[in-house]
Amino acid sequence: MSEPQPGSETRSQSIPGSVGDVRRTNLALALTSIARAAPSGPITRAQLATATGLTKASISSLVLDLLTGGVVREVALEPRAERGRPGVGLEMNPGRAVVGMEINVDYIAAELVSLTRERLLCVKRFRDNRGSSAADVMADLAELVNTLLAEAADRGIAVIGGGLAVPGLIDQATSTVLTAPNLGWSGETLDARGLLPEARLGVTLLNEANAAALAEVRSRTGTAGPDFVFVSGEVGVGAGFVIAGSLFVGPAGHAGEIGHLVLEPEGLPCSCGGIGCLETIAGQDAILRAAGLADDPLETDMSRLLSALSSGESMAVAAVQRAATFLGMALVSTARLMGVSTVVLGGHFAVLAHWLVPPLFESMQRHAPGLIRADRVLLSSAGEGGAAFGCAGSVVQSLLDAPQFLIRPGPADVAEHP
Amino acid sequence: MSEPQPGSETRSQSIPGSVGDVRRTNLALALTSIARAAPSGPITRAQLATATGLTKASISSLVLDLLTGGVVREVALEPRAERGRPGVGLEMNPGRAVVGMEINVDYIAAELVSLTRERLLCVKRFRDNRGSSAADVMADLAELVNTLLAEAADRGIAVIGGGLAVPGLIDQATSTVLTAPNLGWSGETLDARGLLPEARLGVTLLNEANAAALAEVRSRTGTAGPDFVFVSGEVGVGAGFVIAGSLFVGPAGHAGEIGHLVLEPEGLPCSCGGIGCLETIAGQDAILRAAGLADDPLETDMSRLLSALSSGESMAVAAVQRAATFLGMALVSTARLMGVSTVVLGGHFAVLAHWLVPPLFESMQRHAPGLIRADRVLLSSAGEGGAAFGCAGSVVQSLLDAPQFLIRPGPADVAEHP
DNA sequence: TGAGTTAGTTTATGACCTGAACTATATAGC
DNA sequence: GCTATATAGTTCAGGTCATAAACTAACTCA
Repeated sequence: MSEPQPGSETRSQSIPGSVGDVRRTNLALALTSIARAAPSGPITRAQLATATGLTKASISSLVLDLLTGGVVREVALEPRAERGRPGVGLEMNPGRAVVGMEINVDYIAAELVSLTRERLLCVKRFRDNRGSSAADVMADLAELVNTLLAEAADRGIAVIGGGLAVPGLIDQATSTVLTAPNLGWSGETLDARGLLPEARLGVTLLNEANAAALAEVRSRTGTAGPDFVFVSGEVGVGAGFVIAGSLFVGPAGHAGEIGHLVLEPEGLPCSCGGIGCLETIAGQDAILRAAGLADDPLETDMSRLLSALSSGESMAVAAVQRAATFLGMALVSTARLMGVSTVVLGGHFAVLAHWLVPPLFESMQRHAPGLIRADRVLLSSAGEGGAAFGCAGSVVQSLLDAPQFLIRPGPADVAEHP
Repeated sequence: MSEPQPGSETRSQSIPGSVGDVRRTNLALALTSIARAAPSGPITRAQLATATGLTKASISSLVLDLLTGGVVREVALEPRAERGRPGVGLEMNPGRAVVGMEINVDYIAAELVSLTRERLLCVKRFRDNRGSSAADVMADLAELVNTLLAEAADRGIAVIGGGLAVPGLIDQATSTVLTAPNLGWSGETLDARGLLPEARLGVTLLNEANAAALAEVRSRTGTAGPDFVFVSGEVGVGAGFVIAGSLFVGPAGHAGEIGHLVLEPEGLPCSCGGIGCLETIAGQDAILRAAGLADDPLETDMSRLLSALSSGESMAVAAVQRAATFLGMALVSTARLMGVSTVVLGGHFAVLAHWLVPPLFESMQRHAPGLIRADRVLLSSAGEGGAAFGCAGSVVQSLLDAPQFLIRPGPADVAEHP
């Protein structure tokens, strides 16, 4: 029925290669090269040929497919005052876009993102989702997304796919949130596809920390590099591993549970049932409680903590220092296990950076001298909407990796919009 | 000069696909299917066609290549009392083999392993390598390997590749041991290739824990499954991550340093410069010291510890219990990060299993209830020679993945043995 | 001995990339 | 304005490879 979803590659190891695979590979190669050229403007077929190593003949044929599929378009190039026939520019079709969405503990958000990963439109609605039913939240999200879709339609932009980030354990295959302790969800199957019924590539469900990590790959120009650990400090503490520019999600897609690294054998009980997890020390609630600010309403907690820190309240400072010390231990442990040497701080860790980073770095130096250089501790650049943006980027990536889903009629793909 | 080495795939992301790639893919598919059939005997072309999904015509052509390359051979099949023309059996050529080698702290070892991963011949020599120069150890290893090669030649077996495991951080590209603290090596470039000058696939350098982890993938029939963490308890403590049946080695190949997970903020200083690492609690030396057996000569330490445990000496029992408790914390942390739920204990952890596993499991339950089931804590089956065997298996795997290196003349491949 | 059955090969076809020849379109110099 | 030159893109012959169908080979059963 639906085409194979991006990100759910379940090759059963016995798929023979056929000549058509070569086409798919090269289609992806050509499209990726066009996308990569985006910052410096459109690229010609001839440039594409040298960039990819394919012949001009092949490139012409591949580009024809991409053009008819509507993934790229031709644009006139301004004269360059060079000799010879001028080339025709090729760029990602600005009439196509993807939607990145996020459900978090205290807000829902959606973004319209172009195929060159530009944020075209962002909408966000504060909403205390703790304890709300998945259906209620999804209904509100659908409403939010519809405003985005209406605006996209006005601009003549077709939405071809989407991604939805949720702070919990995800099963992509069934579009199910296995557990999201901070939302109070477990085993909720979301109708993510229904949010974007017209999107040919469907809607992919992602873990919030993973999505936020992906947002870092492209948003900062090369600072983080292709290999890093992203720690997302929200109510829970999660990590996203980026290895060679792609997410590492482990066998079942659940890798990255850094919040439950055991750091204090005799510590506090954790929501996971364990004892002394990082989350009991460096989670948002844990810090607020240690700072003596636990009873405040949700939205104002972080700002109150910030002002307490600014005015030098000792409990607040101590709470953040303690969190930083243990976060440092967790990060060097993680870096050693994964073999990376760059960490990116997101969520409240980025917000608290001024007070957090010095003791964090000191702790890392103490427990693993030289492992992570001072200039390899980075702050998230995408900000709070990072997860939604990362989702969108992941959909774009899956398009670049497999453009054939938008080009070929595909098997059993008739009657798409009945 | 030499052909691209297996395991050093550095695709610069811009290699266009050509029709020839299809051939390579299918060659690998066919060979893998022949290898997979090995336990149940030779496989015919017709069976191969249905197993792979390729047509009989393609299989015939692929098999011809594999036959002329000497990777597989035809064997007569005993009559099956079925109707129709009998097929011709195909099996991995028993006239080809690989060599797995290991340099460890107190021994060197080498094994001759068939293409079906059978151990044909094992040699081992005890040797205190602490502080020995790399050149000295390599010279002794070469001598050991030569006895193996002589025997292989006698049996008419050609060695086509090898792997060498070293307990340290490896740079495969340059065949260099970056650091091996327990050997006292750093920055030693080994002439691994020189150990097997006639082997067309060369010699791959591997980390000891990674190699031992690989040994577990195939040696036990499916017990460990395709996803697990292997913890190797040697003088150092290392881990190998197997994800979907393959090693996860991280961006630079250094992933798995579980021995330096930080578990005790105020613990003992570690050889890595840090404080409170797992190795300072559960490393061989740490346990022996805590058991009050630190001054004994190297070879007898573990046996003395075992007898101390058997006679119930409280210091010994306490030392192992303490190591188990912290190992449990490290393992649940690792399992959470990597998203796996199976652990395999190797090295001295397997040797001490009787005393170690109960407190280990208790600790895991305490810190992550339900994460790792009791029947998902397994003991290494390959034993002490595991790393050498795992190396050999990895070479076999790289042959299965890329048989073209043994088949095609290859570019610039003239004058191989001048 | 011949019908039925399974194994493996041959042959025609189509998809695809390549390389070379070719067409198209610009600039530079006269 | 005309011609040489340079670059962009297309067309076409040729080679590799998998596929499907026809064909040959070898064995069993009756």
